[in-house]
Amino acid sequence: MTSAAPRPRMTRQRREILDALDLGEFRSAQAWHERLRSEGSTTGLATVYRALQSLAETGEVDAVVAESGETLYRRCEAGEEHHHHLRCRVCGKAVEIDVPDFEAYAAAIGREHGYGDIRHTIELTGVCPECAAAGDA
Amino acid sequence: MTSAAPRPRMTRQRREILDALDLGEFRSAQAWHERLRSEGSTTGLATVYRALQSLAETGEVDAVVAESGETLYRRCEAGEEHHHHLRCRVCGKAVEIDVPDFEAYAAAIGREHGYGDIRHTIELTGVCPECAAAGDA
DNA sequence: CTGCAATTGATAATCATTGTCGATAAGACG
DNA sequence: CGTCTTATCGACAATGATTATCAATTGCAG
Repeated sequence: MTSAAPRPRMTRQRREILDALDLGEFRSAQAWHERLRSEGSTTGLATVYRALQSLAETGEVDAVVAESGETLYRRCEAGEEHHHHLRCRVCGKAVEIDVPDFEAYAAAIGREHGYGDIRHTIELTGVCPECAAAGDA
Repeated sequence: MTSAAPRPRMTRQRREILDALDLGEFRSAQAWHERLRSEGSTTGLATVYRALQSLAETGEVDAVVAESGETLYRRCEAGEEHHHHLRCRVCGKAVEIDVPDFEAYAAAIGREHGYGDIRHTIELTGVCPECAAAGDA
């Protein structure tokens, strides 16, 4: 109805952000910003927030809300549309997992209660082998 | 190991909060505070936050982080220890659901990747029948 | 009943995120 | 290629949720 999505301009900042995102880790907007800065970029914090948000909306990046309330972003493979992660609570490293049939299962549960337009979030966190060995847990 | 949990004092404020919590809805700390105030309580906002936090730690209330980043609290049945909800994105009403074997499943996925101390969050949201009918979606 | 530490409440402080606004530059057009 | 329109930028103020501070209270052990 109100569409006509105006694709974003490819600015230097946007390119830098997309580029940094290549290392597929979960980081907060602020953390990505710091990383850019530490590499010489002059991109502003607000810009990083704006870019990550718009990327999250179009599904180009994953966004998860951590327990602390901050939002973590991570690049997401091109084709994939919905998947889940097992993230280390200590170092942040994440591996993609796949939860077979959960989509269908969730929809079924929803129907059962009369709820529609079901959306789901599955967040698995643990302590990765390295961190467990380091005893940081 | 560092236990010796000093049980909290039963103050008027704490009692009021526990009491308000009886209507088993998900609300933010601020929302619970408003409700208390609207019923004549003089309990302060900080106190509500403190009480809800400590209750969440002991597992007496459920705490979920909404997409907006705010934390929502809800009373949790005495004996139950871990369960999930299907919450309406429009009116907030939630029903408890049960996801059979997910605990074990999660632990297995963790083991498979070498991750330990697995913790999981499943958040299902949808639009309840009433809200769907009202067309607020 | 007494006394002290846990708890409270008003308020300031923090933190992540969003809004503001003049300056800048992407990209359409000629 | 030069211009013009306007999306985007960046520095900073503003917001909103949550946490810390600290003097005043008040459970509750003795």
